[in-house]
Amino acid sequence: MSPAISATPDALAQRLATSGLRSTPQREVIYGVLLKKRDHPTADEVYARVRTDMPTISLATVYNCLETLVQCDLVRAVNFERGPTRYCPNLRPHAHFHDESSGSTHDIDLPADLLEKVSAVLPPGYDAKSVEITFRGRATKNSS
Amino acid sequence: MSPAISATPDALAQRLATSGLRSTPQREVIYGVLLKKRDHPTADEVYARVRTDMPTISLATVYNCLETLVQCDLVRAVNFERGPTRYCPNLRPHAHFHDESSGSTHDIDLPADLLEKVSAVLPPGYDAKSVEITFRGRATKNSS
DNA sequence: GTCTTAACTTAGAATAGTTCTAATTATCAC
DNA sequence: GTGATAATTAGAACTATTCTAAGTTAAGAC
Repeated sequence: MSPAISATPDALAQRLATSGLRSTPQREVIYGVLLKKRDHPTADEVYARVRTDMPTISLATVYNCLETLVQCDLVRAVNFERGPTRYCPNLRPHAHFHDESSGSTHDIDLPADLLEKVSAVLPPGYDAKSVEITFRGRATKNSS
Repeated sequence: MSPAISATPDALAQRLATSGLRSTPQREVIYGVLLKKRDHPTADEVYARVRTDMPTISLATVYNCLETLVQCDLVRAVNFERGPTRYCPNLRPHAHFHDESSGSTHDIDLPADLLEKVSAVLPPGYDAKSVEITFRGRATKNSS
């Protein structure tokens, strides 16, 4: 789906470079924040976390950088139901489980063959670039 | 998943009644609009269509009624990527294909066993009430 | 090294989509 | 009909996001 690359801060500079973009302190800190706590934060939550390290950053920059990371395929933007977009640095194929009682979101790894089976339901003439699978329900125990 | 019921205007009164809600002209017209043109309209688009029949309806009522229909399981609210919520009166299990070139959304019927296979990837402790599958890509030919 | 140019960040204004509030109107049970 | 409850309405308020225009930083040409 996307080229193999390990989800580390180092990957950032490489990916940006291949897209003709610069690695800036803001982009690094924001990517670091996403890697550090993978709880699918909103842009506002990222903003709050980044400000502890970089108090002068602006919210507009957070939006800009998140968008850049999404463009570089280092981060996925996640939208289930109305409400703010959430950001996820997990590059492996995975689904999302949205726990309605806690409001939290969990990554569910997907075996490669499942995505093939799912895509097989598409009639001829439909060419899918990506598939998203979202569960909604309750998780008994666990966290994230 | 939801009780068998045919997606006709008649179903509306029954469903509302069993939820202790009233069937009003506004709710009927809005549901009719959704059934008539199943192109996953936004609340604004529903508002525009409803106004040709009922020029005095307010946008707030459109939002209220759509929410009511969603609560009654007569309509699904669909959210892929930031942007307005779209509404879909298709009650059969189906996925959505979002055509990036035209911006349109197509229903893809799902065989019952596929949803089982997909749900089977959930680890113990995860109890899913619903699954949503969204494709993104290009549809060559077709419309809707 | 300095100049030029383009990329990036910033603050605040603007916009889009949705929800809230308070007042009015319609409907139902009696 | 009367009272209680539900639904609708207009407009204000709110949230999430994007836009704008100015300022800053970095990279490459010379």
